[in-house]
Amino acid sequence: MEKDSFIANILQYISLTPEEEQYILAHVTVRKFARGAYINREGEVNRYTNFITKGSARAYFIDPNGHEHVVQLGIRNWWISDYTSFITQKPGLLYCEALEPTETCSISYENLQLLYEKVPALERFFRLIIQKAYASFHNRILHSLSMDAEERYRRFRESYPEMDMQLSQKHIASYLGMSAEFLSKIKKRLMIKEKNQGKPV
Amino acid sequence: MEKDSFIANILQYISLTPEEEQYILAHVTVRKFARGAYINREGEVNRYTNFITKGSARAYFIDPNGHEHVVQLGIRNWWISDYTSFITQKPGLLYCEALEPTETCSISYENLQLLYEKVPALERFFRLIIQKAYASFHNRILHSLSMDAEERYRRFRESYPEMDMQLSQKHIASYLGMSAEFLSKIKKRLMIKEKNQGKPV
DNA sequence: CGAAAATTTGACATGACTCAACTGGAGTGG
DNA sequence: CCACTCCAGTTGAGTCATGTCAAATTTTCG
Repeated sequence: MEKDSFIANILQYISLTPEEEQYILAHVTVRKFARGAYINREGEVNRYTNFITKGSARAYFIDPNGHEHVVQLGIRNWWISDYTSFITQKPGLLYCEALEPTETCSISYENLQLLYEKVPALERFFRLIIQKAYASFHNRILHSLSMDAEERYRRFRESYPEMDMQLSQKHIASYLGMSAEFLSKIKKRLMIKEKNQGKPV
Repeated sequence: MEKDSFIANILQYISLTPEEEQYILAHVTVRKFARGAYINREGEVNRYTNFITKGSARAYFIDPNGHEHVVQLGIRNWWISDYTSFITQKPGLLYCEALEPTETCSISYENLQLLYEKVPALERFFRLIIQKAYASFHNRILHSLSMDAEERYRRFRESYPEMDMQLSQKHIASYLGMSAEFLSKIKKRLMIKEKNQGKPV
């Protein structure tokens, strides 16, 4: 069921006894969201950290001019939350929204504290997860400083082909820091380039 | 001496017994760098994480076109290192360079593991430090998505007035993701605006 | 099926970059 | 103490990448 892929994901990083697996499963909540539903809102404390088992989601914020900016995208087997709000248990800056009918395996802040006590290996797991998130932000900064829009999209498509297929161009464009119209033009450009691949000059 | 501000910084986040303080001090190395010296280089494993007690430094990378991009700036009481390389103990992508005669209190990876065992409170300290770094990257992404160059600089100057004074405009511009020439024009614009502050229209 | 949302396309606007020339201090050596 | 060099910073001209807006078209999903 839904929780299988969740446990499988954890086992990629750490080992667990069957008892530990059971204990974890008992402290995980399966949550379901309709398309467009909020997983959490700006100004709220983010109570859960959410592992997506089905569907997709985005985390975004709204700037003072009212424009939305996508900070994070997630599909099956990705985590989504306003992590800063979750770890500090203070009101967050981000909205998280389900982009399709979506299911998550979610851990509440309180349960996570319990889990840390009973299954210390999870400390390591979540440290690794946050280190990955840190490295991913780091990369994103490097790329936004050094690559133009076309390179950023090409790299995104190569790194996350499933996301490129599953998510709407609009959200991908926002995530990559460009307008939806401009991404459309880039895709066209790339298709023409690829069609000419290998043809003689 | 140099180590005082280092311990003082830690004590802002956690409490330590005198014995713990001594143990920490015994596992910290004071390092000195000339202006322009490398604290660490791209391709090397970053062995130390460095707390600056005097001077200033920048972390930067060189993109495939040979352009430098500043990822992090530090003055007194800031940490500087290729943190991703340090925690993974794999070769890093960044150069760290002293911008003036600079002194650091540095902890080697091996010593940090020892310290974690003997002074468990340090686990908390470094978790807080990495969470701060994570939040700072997060903010930087939000800002690069939503603010133009002038707003980014204004915010930098308000948040870090000491850095704005101490570091050269060139490096600040690179950190903020704009050309040095453009930052020069922005500063001029801001000076004119501020001169007209409060004057009748 | 029909309304609403997403995407495409083109015309136009602009923020920011590049390049090159110039200015002005800070340090150095005679 | 002057002359010289060497960077950092300034300024302007020209250019380019990308954004904005609006209209046309396609896709999605209720």
